[in-house]
Amino acid sequence: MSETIEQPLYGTVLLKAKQLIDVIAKSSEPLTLKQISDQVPISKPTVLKILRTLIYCGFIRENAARKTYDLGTIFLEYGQRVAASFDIKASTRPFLEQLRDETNETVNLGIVEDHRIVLLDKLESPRSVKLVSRIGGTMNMYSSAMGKAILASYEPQDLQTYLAHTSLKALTPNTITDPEQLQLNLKTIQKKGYAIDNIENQPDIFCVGFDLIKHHHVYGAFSISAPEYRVNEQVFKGFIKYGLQTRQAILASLS
Amino acid sequence: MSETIEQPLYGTVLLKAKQLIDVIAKSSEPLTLKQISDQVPISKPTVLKILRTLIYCGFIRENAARKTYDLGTIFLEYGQRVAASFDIKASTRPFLEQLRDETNETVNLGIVEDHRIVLLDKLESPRSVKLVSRIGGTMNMYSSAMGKAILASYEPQDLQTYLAHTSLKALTPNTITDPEQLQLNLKTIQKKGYAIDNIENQPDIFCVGFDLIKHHHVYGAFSISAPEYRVNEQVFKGFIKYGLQTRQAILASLS
DNA sequence: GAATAATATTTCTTATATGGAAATATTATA
DNA sequence: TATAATATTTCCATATAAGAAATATTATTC
Repeated sequence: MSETIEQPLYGTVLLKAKQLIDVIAKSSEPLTLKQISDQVPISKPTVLKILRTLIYCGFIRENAARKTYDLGTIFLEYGQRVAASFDIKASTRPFLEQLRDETNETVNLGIVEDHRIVLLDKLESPRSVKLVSRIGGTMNMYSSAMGKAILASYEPQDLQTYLAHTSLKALTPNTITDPEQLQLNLKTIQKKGYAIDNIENQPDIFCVGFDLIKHHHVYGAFSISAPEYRVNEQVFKGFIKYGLQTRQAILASLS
Repeated sequence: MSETIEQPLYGTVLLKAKQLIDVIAKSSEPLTLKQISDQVPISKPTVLKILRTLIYCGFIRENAARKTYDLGTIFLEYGQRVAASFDIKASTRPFLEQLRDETNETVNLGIVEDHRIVLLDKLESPRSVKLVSRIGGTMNMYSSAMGKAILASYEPQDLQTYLAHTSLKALTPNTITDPEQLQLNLKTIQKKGYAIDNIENQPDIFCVGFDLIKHHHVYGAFSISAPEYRVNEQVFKGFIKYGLQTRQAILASLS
């Protein structure tokens, strides 16, 4: 129950730099100096000076001809290293590929960071509709299948802490926003061994999630996701069957 | 021939932060405060303060229990955005997958940035030996098949500029380190339509590279790479045949 | 389990980097 | 060619940063 006291953060330039990087990252197009400085409470000269250093560092890529700025390839490079640092990705790959082939739907791998699910790997089926999910992107524990699968394993104490620090905001009409109801749902998940996201996290998408927990160590979770219209009783049963098999196989393979 | 005059860079904290990120990125293991501060000319308190801000920004991930620091998942997330921003990746994917299947070897896609090749995509064959290459990693123009394929298209003027600013360092015994010889090699590449890296860029690896240039616009290049022992006359001819076909197909598909 | 060593963290003060208004240069547009 | 819009540079009052030293917290040794 540690109250986080507001500490003044060091490194004003760093914080400003992060703002600039975020603005540029959020844009799908390269931006000009004006476009950037208009979106942040920083004067144009300062923005320019920071951008130059960011370019020098490789965080930002400059198109000198068009005078526009875009994210640098260092994110690509270091992103690969981050992915590689989670060896759960490498060790689950073959299992999840098989699951993808068995279900013909998209299979996701997530880890927990800061009480959120970070999408670490995604195996798309050839016929998959493009989902609104990106490797490295994050989602709520309470609204996603992977998150709920893991939440279900929390000690009552930890779950209370999580709930106390989290407001259950609705992402779709189906999102569970009542803590009581969520706890009931988690009980069911414990019993059944899998979690269902019944269009609770993003429109039209139905997921089944499975935790990857062994000896009280949370390795992460995986899920099968499909557009709701493709999931009927038959298909759903397949998800459960192959998902549980996969979970068992992965856990057995983890030292 | 613009001489770059040494400009003092703005943002000392930013430059220090980059050093810390690099130190952490270069390490395969999470590092402690001491391990980090020992590798940079910055005092421990300052390192700590910068790390905290980096953690706040998401660039660094802290393991509070072990008091260690590692790269943050923001690199994963933004790395995906960088990759997505190069639509050459999406538009060449199917062609390069086919090429991978035809040759049964690893196929690489690169772009040019700052007179270096940046590896943007890599399609590994099931039987591929793990190569020393990472998405986001860079290589020389002069020693790589993709780089030479592009260099061969340079105007004499631009080539001279490149050579004037680049020292041809040997990466293997086969690397071409003589500018005259390199220029001869580039002439051959122009004539044949493909570039060969005969173990010039990394030990044991043989590559054939093809430019992706249309209407004087350099989209990038792709290459087929294989351990040298697997490449005989027959196999090599296949690389050329399928590679040239793939190049033509990609260029035709590019608007 | 106490003593010691090693590392992490906080405090505080001077020197330094910073921010942005205003001036100027450079493009784009009419 | 004139005008508007954006990019870039200059400069200095002021906020920020750096690190020595003190302190706290771990880890290690006996």
